[in-house]
Amino acid sequence: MSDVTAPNLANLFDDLPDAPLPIYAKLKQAISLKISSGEWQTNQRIPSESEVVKALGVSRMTVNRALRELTAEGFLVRHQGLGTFVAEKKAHSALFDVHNIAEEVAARGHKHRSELLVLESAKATMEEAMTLGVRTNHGIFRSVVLHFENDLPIQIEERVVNATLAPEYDKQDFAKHTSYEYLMSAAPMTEGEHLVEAILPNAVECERLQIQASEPCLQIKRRTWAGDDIVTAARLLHPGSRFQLFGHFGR
Amino acid sequence: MSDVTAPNLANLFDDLPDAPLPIYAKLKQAISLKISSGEWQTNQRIPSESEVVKALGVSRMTVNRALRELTAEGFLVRHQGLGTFVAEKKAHSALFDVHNIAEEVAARGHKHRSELLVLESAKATMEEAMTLGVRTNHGIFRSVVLHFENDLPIQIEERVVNATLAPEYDKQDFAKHTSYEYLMSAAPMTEGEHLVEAILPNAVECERLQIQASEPCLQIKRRTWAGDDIVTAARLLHPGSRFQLFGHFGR
DNA sequence: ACAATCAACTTGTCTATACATCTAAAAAAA
DNA sequence: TTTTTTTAGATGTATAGACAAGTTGATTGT
Repeated sequence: MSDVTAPNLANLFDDLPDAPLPIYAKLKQAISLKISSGEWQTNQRIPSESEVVKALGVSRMTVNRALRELTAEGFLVRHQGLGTFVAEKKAHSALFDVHNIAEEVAARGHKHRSELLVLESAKATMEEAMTLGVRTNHGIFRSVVLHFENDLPIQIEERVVNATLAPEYDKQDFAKHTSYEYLMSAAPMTEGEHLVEAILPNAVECERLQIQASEPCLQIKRRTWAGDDIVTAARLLHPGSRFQLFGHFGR
Repeated sequence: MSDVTAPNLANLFDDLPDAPLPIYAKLKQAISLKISSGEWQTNQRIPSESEVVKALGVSRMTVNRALRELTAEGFLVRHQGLGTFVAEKKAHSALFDVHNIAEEVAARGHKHRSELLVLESAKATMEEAMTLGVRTNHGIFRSVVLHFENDLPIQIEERVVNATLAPEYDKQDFAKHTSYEYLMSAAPMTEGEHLVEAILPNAVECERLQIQASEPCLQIKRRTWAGDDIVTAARLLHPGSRFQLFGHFGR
């Protein structure tokens, strides 16, 4: 348990949309913002319930509810007698993590690197419009990125992006940030679906992934929405010998 | 919204382990039990907060907390002015559905059938104890079931079951019910983890699944808990050409 | 007969208070 | 110095009371 002094509370309710929310919800929102913005860092101690009570003039039970719910949602960790701390990391959910192949590789203590093979802006073809679920005259971006773990190919990422929602997609530096990171900031994705299959790779894929034609591959097709608008459709292909998909449910 | 009259509350705290739990936790446990046992059925209206207050002599805030948390966990649905109802179904998440291969096949309008290849009761080997996370001297069941979709093999299900939690496992009729269905009724599973891989089948698996040795297979290893106790560990193997894993997240 | 109003009941939120339990550090005792 | 005790502060739980807001059905008025 780290032991940094608690941050001050003067600006707790700043920069918040003034929607007509209950107090406990505003508190949750404000604290989430402090965490996601990095102002309150991992393992840092946050103000105690009574400090918030004194600073904001609300009831302790209200503060307690906000902190309790944020704890249940995995943003905070509380220890009786000690205080409330920013939790290690928002473990997204189930298979969501695989979006971020870079982070995953880094978490294993390995080196991640990627090569941008294709990046083009175009009108959607009929097939793309179908899988992307947009009107045909909408602009799209199409990209193919090859990801490496310790200089060994681990994923081919073919992606089609809705240009309306992510207009700066083609201006990204794909060596520095993954497409996932940009898309998350441009149009936070709230919903999605996967289709996971075991298939054999074709000739091009074999060469790109540096594998034999007989090696089974794990293919993940994924479509992701932000609200009602589809953001992106991706096809991720992994060598079976170098990749496992992990997920958990419940809790 | 269905409109059944609220059930009575005389026996709310019966059949409950008398662990030293907070009142709100006991309430949650009792209500969960009513639901999982089928006594309170889907869409049925459950007692209002004030009814519980009158019947059990606890504070409304305490009841409110229990009901609010059960709602957040997806067991209940609440409507202001109307009441509290048993939720549709613990829509577990993402890949949970694949547990029920029988239902999945039926949903496609196809015929499901299964063959019980192995069923034995034993002490857990060291390896099984490790993967199952139980003490070595615990009894286990081990089963292998082959599932068919329209008389074509679609899944090999190898399973190890904690005999303490599911004592009647070996007395089930595996032709009538899947192991999943029995386990769900014996020890409702609340948590689990998956490991998905693309692999090549061995000789025995090729024969059982009626596939070539070169055909990639989708392997799912899954462990499932009920509370803190592990219930079962399973390995599911599917021919890549006959099976896709579908899941969605968000909402 | 129809419409508007009201009453009763429900969940949703907020407050003030109280006591329990846990922790760490200060104070007291050895 | 070392050990023990106390104390202050933190979270955890429980209660009683109040008001807001949504829904339904009964009542009232036209």
